[in-house]
Amino acid sequence: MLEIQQLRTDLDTVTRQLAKRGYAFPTEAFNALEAERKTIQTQTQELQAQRNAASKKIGNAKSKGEDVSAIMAEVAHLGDALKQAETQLEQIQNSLQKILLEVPNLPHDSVPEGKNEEHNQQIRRWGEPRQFDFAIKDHVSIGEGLGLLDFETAAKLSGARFSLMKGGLARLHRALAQFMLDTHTQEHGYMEAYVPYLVNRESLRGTGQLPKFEEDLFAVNAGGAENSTANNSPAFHLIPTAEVPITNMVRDEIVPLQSLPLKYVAHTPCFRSEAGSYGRDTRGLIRQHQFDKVELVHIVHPDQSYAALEQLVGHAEKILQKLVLPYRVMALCTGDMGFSAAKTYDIEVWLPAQNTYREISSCSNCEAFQARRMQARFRNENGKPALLHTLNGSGLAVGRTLVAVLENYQNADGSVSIPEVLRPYMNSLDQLGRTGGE
RNA sequence: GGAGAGAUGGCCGAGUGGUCGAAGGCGCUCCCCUGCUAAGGGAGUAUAGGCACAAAAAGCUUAUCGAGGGUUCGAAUCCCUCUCUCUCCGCCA
Repeated sequence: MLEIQQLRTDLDTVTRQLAKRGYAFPTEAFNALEAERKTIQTQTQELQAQRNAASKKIGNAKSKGEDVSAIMAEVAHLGDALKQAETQLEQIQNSLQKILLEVPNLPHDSVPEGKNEEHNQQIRRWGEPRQFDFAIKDHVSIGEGLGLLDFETAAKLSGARFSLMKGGLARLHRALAQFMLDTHTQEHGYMEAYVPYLVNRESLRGTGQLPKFEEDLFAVNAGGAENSTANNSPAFHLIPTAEVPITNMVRDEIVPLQSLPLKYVAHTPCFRSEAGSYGRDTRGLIRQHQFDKVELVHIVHPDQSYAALEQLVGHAEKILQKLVLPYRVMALCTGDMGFSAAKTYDIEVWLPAQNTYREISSCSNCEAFQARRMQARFRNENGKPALLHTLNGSGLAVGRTLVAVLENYQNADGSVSIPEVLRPYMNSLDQLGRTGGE
């Protein structure tokens, strides 16, 4: 959410910034509502002030035992006018709020301007794609060839965009998550968190998924209940990312200055409806309704958030370096960034079978955008509450990392070597072969 | 699932219809005093808005005592609904 004061005082800059992302701010509607708001609010508050003053007089007079009927008569007519004004004001405020909640964050000045992913900027590259001297397979063929990856059964159990892993592959998946968690907690100073996978609407509004992106989420009700709440909304939503529960830990909190920065890491499944992505990445593990991710979140002092973003990306990159997987870091352009982000780096890992780099992590500084929605604050140097900055990034998407390992570490005989750093998590196994690795 | 108790500022806690944005304490900030330390004295100390202003300060004003609704000229206080916490019983991975 943007600051409403900024919209009132500097709407031109805001609309120009938003236009860079391809977002057309509804200027006329906003200005009209604002003008109305101003009138009605002043009027409402005047009426309230009158009522309060009269009520005070009545109280005073009564305590002295004086007659109050004269003052009572004075106030009698206020009731209806006041109620009407209050109702009207509330409607206007709601409309304004609705507009505000759907406006994306302003891009940071350093963000390259552009329409779509073609205008993203490469920041750096690490590692060299391996040269294969045999015909390579994609991760689906590799996994199915080993008898450890089974989309057909997954489809029977649940449907499209679900997967079933078995044996050494399931273990490799688990090993990746463990390895990531251990690296971040032991080497990068993160506090590990175990968080709810079902969250309420307030949390989703806090991080920006609601109200605009409801169709991307899965909703759940308690057993047997069609709708668990009176206003027709589901009891819970499944988290689309651990960013939601972790970041919302500080919702409605005032964090002491000395406890900043907060750095959390959590390994969770993520659930996404993938509405609007029909036909994209239908093959394999790349785009699933359910996937695991190790998520990194920083809650920081506003002065520190851009330094924190660089750190965060570095922490995610470290995982790929340890796994010796080639990647590149991209600065997303204005048109390709997510709703809440002021600046985003994507990390893209090399996938030999696709002969290209594919997103495996997205690291964003949301500045105060989420904090303002959440009322997440800290007590600043002057002892005053001020909004925090929030950042999040994948460190990394586990399923996609598994894809990268399978494809980059495949051997001519269909087996897959286990990256060095994962072997301690694999009972010292050094490759997945036809035996299933167990 | 059943029965009961509760939710007040950074924290503890008083407050059952009027001068309560809220006593008192703790904490914190500033000042004074004492040779140091300890103790003591004084002052201050919620948040988000609106108006006005070039802007800041000051000012005027509104809202907020778990959330939402209601009663009333007036609600922390009375009524209703919900959420959460705690205790006891039952069930349960």
